[in-house]
Amino acid sequence: MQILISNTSGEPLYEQIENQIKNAILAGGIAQGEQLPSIRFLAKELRVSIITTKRAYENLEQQGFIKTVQGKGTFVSLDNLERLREISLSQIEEELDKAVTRAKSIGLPLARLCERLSILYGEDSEDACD
Amino acid sequence: MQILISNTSGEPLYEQIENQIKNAILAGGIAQGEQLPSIRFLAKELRVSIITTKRAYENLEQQGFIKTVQGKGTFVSLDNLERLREISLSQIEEELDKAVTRAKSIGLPLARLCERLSILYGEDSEDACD
DNA sequence: TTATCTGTATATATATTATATACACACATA
DNA sequence: TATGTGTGTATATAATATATATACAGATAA
Repeated sequence: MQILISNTSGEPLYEQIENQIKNAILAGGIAQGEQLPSIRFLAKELRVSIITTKRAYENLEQQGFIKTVQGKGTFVSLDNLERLREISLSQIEEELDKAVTRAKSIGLPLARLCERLSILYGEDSEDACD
Repeated sequence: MQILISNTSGEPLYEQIENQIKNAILAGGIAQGEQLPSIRFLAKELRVSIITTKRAYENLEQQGFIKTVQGKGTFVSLDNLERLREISLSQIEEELDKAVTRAKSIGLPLARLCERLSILYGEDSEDACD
């Protein structure tokens, strides 16, 4: 699993870590029961404090993505995959809504917005909105 | 101009104010040269500190949306409307990108994403992505 | 002048983000 | 059993971001 963090993004470090791991899990990149890198290892790799990686893991645990066992490690736990999908869906909705509000404010038509969306989604599906 | 702020949104108060005014200006709701509500008036109306409204206005001035004159007030200043549009466009791009990343992680196809986008944009244009 | 608009500056409180460091549990293996 | 080394945990602290109260200063009209 590869995680990239930016100190200039405005998004807190723990949140960047949290989101990338969440996405990796939901995308199936890490399977049920599989062990995640230890907070220490990850902290060293990302040149970040242990507390920061711990916070990311804590949040992921609260949301039901992982389970941590003291002395052993942290493990993927997809007890309720459908609920986790719902969480992602509502976050997607929020992000789209922000974009829509801004688009309307500058008079950007829906067609143009869909165009950008398609391009971002990937070259192989550019015409899915036409 | 109507501004709505939420204390639970996570987005800072000054940023909420900033974005809503920015959108109103770009949408043409406030014209070039027109006076904005004073930081005092706005602060009272929103039940927020003067410093908070001032900060929103400061940021808007830095971005070239308004000009403030001590003792007189703050005024819409659209010196470079095209540049301001560019700023909005790149922010839209960022927001769409976040949504796309998340959508891909849960295997949500582009068509579904466009569907949500259309609904959010408004009932009257639901089929613009089909 | 003075009343009353306007924005400005200073000092301060609170919450969020990030850190260092010392602690405790699990487990292999000498 | 002892101990080395891997795990996560807890406490105290620093740095930054957010929001505030209050005193100050310019503009303008009565």
